[in-house]
Amino acid sequence: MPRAVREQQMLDAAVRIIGQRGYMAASMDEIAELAGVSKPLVYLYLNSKEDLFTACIRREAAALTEAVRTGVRRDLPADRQLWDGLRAFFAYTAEHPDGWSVLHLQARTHGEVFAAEVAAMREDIVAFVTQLIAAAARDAHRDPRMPEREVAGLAESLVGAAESLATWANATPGVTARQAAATLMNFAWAGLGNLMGGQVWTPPPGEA
Amino acid sequence: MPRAVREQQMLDAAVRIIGQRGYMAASMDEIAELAGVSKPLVYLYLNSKEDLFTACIRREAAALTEAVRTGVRRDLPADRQLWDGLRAFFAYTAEHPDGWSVLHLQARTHGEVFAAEVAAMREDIVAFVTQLIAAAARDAHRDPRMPEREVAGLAESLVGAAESLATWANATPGVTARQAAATLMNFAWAGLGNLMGGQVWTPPPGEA
Amino acid sequence: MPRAVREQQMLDAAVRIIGQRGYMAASMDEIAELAGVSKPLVYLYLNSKEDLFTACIRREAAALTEAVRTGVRRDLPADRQLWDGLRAFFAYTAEHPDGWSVLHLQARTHGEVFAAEVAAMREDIVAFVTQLIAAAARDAHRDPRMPEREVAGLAESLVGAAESLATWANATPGVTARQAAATLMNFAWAGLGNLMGGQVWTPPPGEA
Amino acid sequence: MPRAVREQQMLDAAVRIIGQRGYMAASMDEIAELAGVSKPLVYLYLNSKEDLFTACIRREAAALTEAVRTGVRRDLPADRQLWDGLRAFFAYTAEHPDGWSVLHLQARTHGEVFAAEVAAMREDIVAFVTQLIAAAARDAHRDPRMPEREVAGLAESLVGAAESLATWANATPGVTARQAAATLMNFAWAGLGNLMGGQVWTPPPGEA
DNA sequence: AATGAATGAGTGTTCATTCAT
DNA sequence: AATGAATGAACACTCATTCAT
Repeated sequence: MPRAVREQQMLDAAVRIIGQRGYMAASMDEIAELAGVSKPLVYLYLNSKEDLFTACIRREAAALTEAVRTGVRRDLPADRQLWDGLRAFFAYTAEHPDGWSVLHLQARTHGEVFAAEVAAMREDIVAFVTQLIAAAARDAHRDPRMPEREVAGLAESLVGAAESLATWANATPGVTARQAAATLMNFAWAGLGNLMGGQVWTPPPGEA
Repeated sequence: MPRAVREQQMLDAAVRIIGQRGYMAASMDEIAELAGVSKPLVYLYLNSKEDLFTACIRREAAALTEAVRTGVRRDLPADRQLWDGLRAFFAYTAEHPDGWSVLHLQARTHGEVFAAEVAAMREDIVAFVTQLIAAAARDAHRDPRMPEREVAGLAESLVGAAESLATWANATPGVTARQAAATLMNFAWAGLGNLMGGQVWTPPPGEA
Repeated sequence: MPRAVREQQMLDAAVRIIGQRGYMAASMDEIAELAGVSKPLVYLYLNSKEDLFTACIRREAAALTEAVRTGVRRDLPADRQLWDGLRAFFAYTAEHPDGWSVLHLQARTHGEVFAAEVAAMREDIVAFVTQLIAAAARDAHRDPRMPEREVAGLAESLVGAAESLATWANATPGVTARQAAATLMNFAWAGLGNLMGGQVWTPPPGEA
Repeated sequence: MPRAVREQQMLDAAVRIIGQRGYMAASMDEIAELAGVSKPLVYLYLNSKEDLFTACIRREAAALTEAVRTGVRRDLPADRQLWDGLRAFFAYTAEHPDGWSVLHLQARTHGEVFAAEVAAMREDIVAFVTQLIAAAARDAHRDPRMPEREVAGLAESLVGAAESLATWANATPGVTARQAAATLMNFAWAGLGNLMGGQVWTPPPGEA
């Protein structure tokens, strides 16, 4: 059996075990057994538990971004792009709950090194969304005149909401990827439209 | 020294260590040392590492909801309530990063038991937000005619966005609680208003 | 049972096992079992296998030099001092073969760190012997006029011979410490006397 | 490439690695890699790590005795033979530190089996020296009247001193083989001469 | 004649947990 | 009310050794 295939089997097993038990509770023994190989082979191919984890994160991050990218056609209007991206995202996380757990929970809770690995992917996505928001403003022939950080905060909000919804949809039986995407589009798009039109929510005055 | 005080010291230590190192990497030795007591005493008071963690989660969850509750005056308009709640929330998470890490990261990553503990708190908050959204609709004399789950999804989105923004604000120097709250209000409120007015974002037809 | 006592038991066990099986072949399990304690306790007291080994070397080195020092009266003539020292040395190595193995074999074969530990002790002994040789020259009212390195080489030879004889005496049944000491005195003392008197062995000329 | 050549390459690699890292720390992987062959081939040719080590010891022992034998002309006087032998010995150990480490340190530290292997070679050398001492006595037309074991002890001392000096000379920069040999000749020969002449060092009476 | 691929068995080390006092 | 002393069980990692080809 060729090495590349074996390696994928190991990553499959690792993602499953780590996604379910957690990184630290996942033992190399268990992973090797689930992968149907001996422990030394795991070490031969992947060096250490940390390297194995990093490989999992990278593979899952690549798969997730690839799924989203494939779902989006860059020649369509911005709202359509966001809609397609969200559907792809929710569909992927629903179909790969262990991978999603690895990325969203495990990688962020076990050391800066791993967190940085997902942070890189997340920045890509946030950048994509940021640019969609700007495109939406342009499409509406409006000048948002909004500080960059403000836009970043909006994109961050949208992505954070999507991440939360993904977990919520997975945990709530009967919620499809399409429904989750629709909910978020409704929540986000009109609000963003208003914002672009200058209808800012104004905080009450007189406080620290 | 009375037991209650000692217990709080232990929880303080546990929250700090667990928040920084993570639940599994946090050793009882380290926690006992930071608390200034012997390890057997920790076990005498808190039974086991799991119970200790549960106690941490409960205490921090209570403290967080209490902070938000105290920040909100229920006799003000819905948007003002949300604004105040968000500011309280962002202020609290900024001031208690370890507690926030325990609730948002650690508790959700190390087993259903702990996840359920935060889920309970989260449901309270989501319910509060849900009811604010409904109140907003009522205030505007409009009938949202929106299925309950849809509203739940919106609240979920808002809370999720808030959680993400909290972490983002903590990690981005120079972002105050007030700014984070303003960003989220802008993002959410106008969109919700539109929604309540029936301006739903309509998905393109013809897909699965 | 007080800590100091336990620690000595562990070192006893470690010296025995390491002396017999060798450092690398000695397992911490085996050492703990022979010491009658659990493995974690060994680690609690002695930190690591390396530290345990270092502690063994230091203890055995101290015991050996102490035995020799105690055997020698510094107010007697040099030859008598050497004779007493050698007897003490051979007696000690015969009675503590494992300790001798730790010092002479194990410590020198498993890394610079450990080798340096015995080298320090050995330098003490070589210095003592060097000074005895000088004293012998003075006693005989002779000026050796011998380069320092030459004397060092002689002392080194004597100590090396003693070390080899110790192992040989241990392995040859019926050879007592006294006999070994007598053999070495005969070998060394007259030759040194001649040397001090200037009767140098002259190498044949005409070679590289 | 013929088997015999390959085998020598493997032994070269093994001697180097074992001499430097030590027998137990030397891994078959490393040895195979340094030899430029695959690990199974090492096993095919040399059966096991123990057999490989034994083969190393035998080869190095043979090479060392051969070097000494070649350096000595049996038709010369005894002291000249010893002088030549020592020079050859010190020259060889200086040029082959790894081989010397294998023989002098590693083989004696890792089990009776290997120790016996060097002991055999050592006995040859001791026998040679023993016989030189006897020859010296004969040359001087003296009857040593010394018990056989006593002579053996002397030879043992001389050989032991030589071994120690070899290591010392290797570790002390600037000490040549010739100087080491001269030091030892000075140390040994005059003393032996005295002994043969009956000038025994007499231990003080009245002790056990 | 030679190797890529694989493993059983064992190592040092750590940690939550408990007595005995 | 509190602790010094101790351990069972587990884990990451390594290595000599062997198939199948």
